[in-house]
Amino acid sequence: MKKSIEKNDLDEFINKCKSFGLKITPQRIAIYQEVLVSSNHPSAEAIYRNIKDTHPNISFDTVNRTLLTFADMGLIQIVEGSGDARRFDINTEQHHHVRCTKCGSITDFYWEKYNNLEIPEEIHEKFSVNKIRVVIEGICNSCQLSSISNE
Amino acid sequence: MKKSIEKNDLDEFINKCKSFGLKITPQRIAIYQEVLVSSNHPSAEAIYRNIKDTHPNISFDTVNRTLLTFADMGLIQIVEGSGDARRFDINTEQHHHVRCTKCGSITDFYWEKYNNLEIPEEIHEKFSVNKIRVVIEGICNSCQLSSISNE
DNA sequence: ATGTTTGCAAATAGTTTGCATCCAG
DNA sequence: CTGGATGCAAACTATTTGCAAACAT
Repeated sequence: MKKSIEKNDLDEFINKCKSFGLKITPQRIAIYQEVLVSSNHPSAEAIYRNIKDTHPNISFDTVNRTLLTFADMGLIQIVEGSGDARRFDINTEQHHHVRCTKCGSITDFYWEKYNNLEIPEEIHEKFSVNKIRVVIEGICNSCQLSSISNE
Repeated sequence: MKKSIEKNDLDEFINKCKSFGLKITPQRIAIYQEVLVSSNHPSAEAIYRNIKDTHPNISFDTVNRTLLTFADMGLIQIVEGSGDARRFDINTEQHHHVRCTKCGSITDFYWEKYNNLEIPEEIHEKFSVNKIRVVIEGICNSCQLSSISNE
């Protein structure tokens, strides 16, 4: 429950920006504050709409770019797969995904232990469940190598 | 390992089409065959490129629409979240997602049992893992209700 | 002062829709 | 024949890029 913004949050944010060499701008603070009070999984558009009330001059691009920056900083995350082109999954057997967050590749894997995961009663009450899958995200070896060689 | 197309596959496909009242067209067969030999998680664009060699007259739209139709039929699936606008995940605690495939809402949930899932050695060898999450897909209650009232 | 960030506009990419024509049943 | 399917084009939507002006440090 992180609905009240505390001074601590802001200090932490400022330090984090500094550690990444980023400037503290009013826009970034506004976006960060909006992020703190957001529930759900807002799109850049949604954040933009909410911020516009109090900061009428902010541009959508700034919001979008800033959110991307925050994701780089690890302050927030991008919901798996969203924002990419639609991909189809041909494999109809029970399987799981590892996704490289750098190159976007998705690899299937099989792992007995994930196949009969129990589903919380609470979920069954609120959803008619069709599918359950484990999604692992990381950086694949070849992306790892290429980022080393780029430095 | 489904790399060789067998007559069975095609018969099964034809029956499935019939059961959905869909016509068997050369395009649908070509797309289905391409799907069968696809590994990875192709985009409509990728399928289109591969098919174009043997079916130069096929249009991208047909490929895209047909893949969507196949997904409706349950023949293939859409990779979770792909094709949607980018969404941000504000919640940095370990949590999991239930997604309604109808309205696109994503709801966080917490479930102790999912929090320390073992990761296969094979994955650790090939990826530097950042995140693991369980994603459940289904239809939420309010979508369920609205689809009943629409009939 | 100076290099980053912002806001705007334009470019690009991905997806959807409308419609005339075509073809499977 | 006839209704569903296709191909094309245009409309939309989402995302990215380039750049001049503004601002934080």
